[in-house]
Amino acid sequence: MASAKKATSPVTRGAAALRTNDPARTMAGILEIATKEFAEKGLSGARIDAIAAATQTSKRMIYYYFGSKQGLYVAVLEESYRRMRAIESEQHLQDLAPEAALRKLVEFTFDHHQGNPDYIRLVMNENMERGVYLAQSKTIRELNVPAIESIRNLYDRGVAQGVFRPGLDPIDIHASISALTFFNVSNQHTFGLIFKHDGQTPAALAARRQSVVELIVRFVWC
Amino acid sequence: MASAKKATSPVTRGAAALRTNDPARTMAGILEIATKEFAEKGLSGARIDAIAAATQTSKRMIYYYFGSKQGLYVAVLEESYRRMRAIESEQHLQDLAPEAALRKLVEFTFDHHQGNPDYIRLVMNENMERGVYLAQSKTIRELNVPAIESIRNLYDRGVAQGVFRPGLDPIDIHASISALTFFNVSNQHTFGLIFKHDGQTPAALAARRQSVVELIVRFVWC
DNA sequence: TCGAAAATGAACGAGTTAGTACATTCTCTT
DNA sequence: AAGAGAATGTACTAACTCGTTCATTTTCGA
Repeated sequence: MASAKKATSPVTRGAAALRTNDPARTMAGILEIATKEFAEKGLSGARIDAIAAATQTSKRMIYYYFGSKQGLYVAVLEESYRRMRAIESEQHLQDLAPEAALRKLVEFTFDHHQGNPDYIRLVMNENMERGVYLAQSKTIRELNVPAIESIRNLYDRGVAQGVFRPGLDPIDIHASISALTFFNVSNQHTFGLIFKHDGQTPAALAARRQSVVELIVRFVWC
Repeated sequence: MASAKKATSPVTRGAAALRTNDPARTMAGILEIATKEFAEKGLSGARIDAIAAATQTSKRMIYYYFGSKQGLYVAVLEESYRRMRAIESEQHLQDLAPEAALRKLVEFTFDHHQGNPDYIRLVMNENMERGVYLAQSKTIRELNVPAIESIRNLYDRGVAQGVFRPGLDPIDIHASISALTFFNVSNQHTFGLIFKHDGQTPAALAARRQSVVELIVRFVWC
């Protein structure tokens, strides 16, 4: 049956263009679509067939590269965390005074969570799964989030300068920042419904952001 | 085939005992098992067959009383929220000084969330579903959580006494309390994994609880 | 007591879903 | 240019899962 053979013009390696076989591109495409699907429906709600249909490639390729639904899910998780870590470390808080640095960190975290609902939903889902898939990831151990070091640095400076009270734990502070910023995205639906209050309007968001910053700053003040 | 007819001794209505047909008991049993299943697996992960198997009754009854998987899920949600509301309103904060009342409210919320992971997981899942099922519930509109009124009451008293700063929004304060106490349960797995820090030990919980109370109290202080 | 309506039991079916078997094409090294 | 291995396409299946159909039993008012 192999009669008509298409002769694809060979191109240079760097800028992949017309080749049919392009593993990197195929994998990246799958991951992008899969991220959306898993963020939208969760692990059990997501459908491999739906992902395959939305991709330029086929279901066969998903299993070829990722082995199983869970394997794909873990890859999506890893990629999401990796991306977040990359962005987190791009801040320059050491140039600011302690309180200004803390405010900037909280505002950044608030805005970042607000702007990445897919990431939030993946984390929500992974907590529904009790973290067993995140635990499976090898690359997750290297990922001892740099945010903690940022906090430790600015907090220690604040204590040294006498503007922050001593004895606090950077991880505890980070937990508070995460909780306040995460919840605002993760629980927006039930919260808004019960209190008949749309917290996602620009005005409401600005007010909430202000409150969260105040919460944290007042907590560390002397 | 109707040959052997069992004659069940008729009993009084009040204390249902030996009757085979017992709708209330059947429904309650289904709801109890379903709550566990939905909290454990979420809406899409839950299996009607699994619920039926764990119940004393059959799948047929689930559809007889609740119509569909979604119908059962909504009933579970409603029952969970109802129970929570009932417990919430059992506090007596008006007898305490404003700050003491606020501390007690936060501690109570922290402990309550900590002690009811199933409720937390149901809410997490419902947020993954973007709140569409909670919105379907008729009884949910009556449920404008009493916690808000408690906060408004103690906050107004605090402002009047000059110990709390004015201009704050009770719903905003409630959001902060919820965020801090909810997150500690909902995100315990991913958080613990990334920071290699088991936040669920008694010591860690006590410290975290203390921090959350301080966060809120310092926020409202003058 | 008797009949209608409520409650329950057993088995099944249609559609879905993760994963695979088999065959083919492409790429790159030598 | 030629072969080996990587990459891809097609079609299929076994198991699962929600929901239903049909038949039976129980309850309770008249």
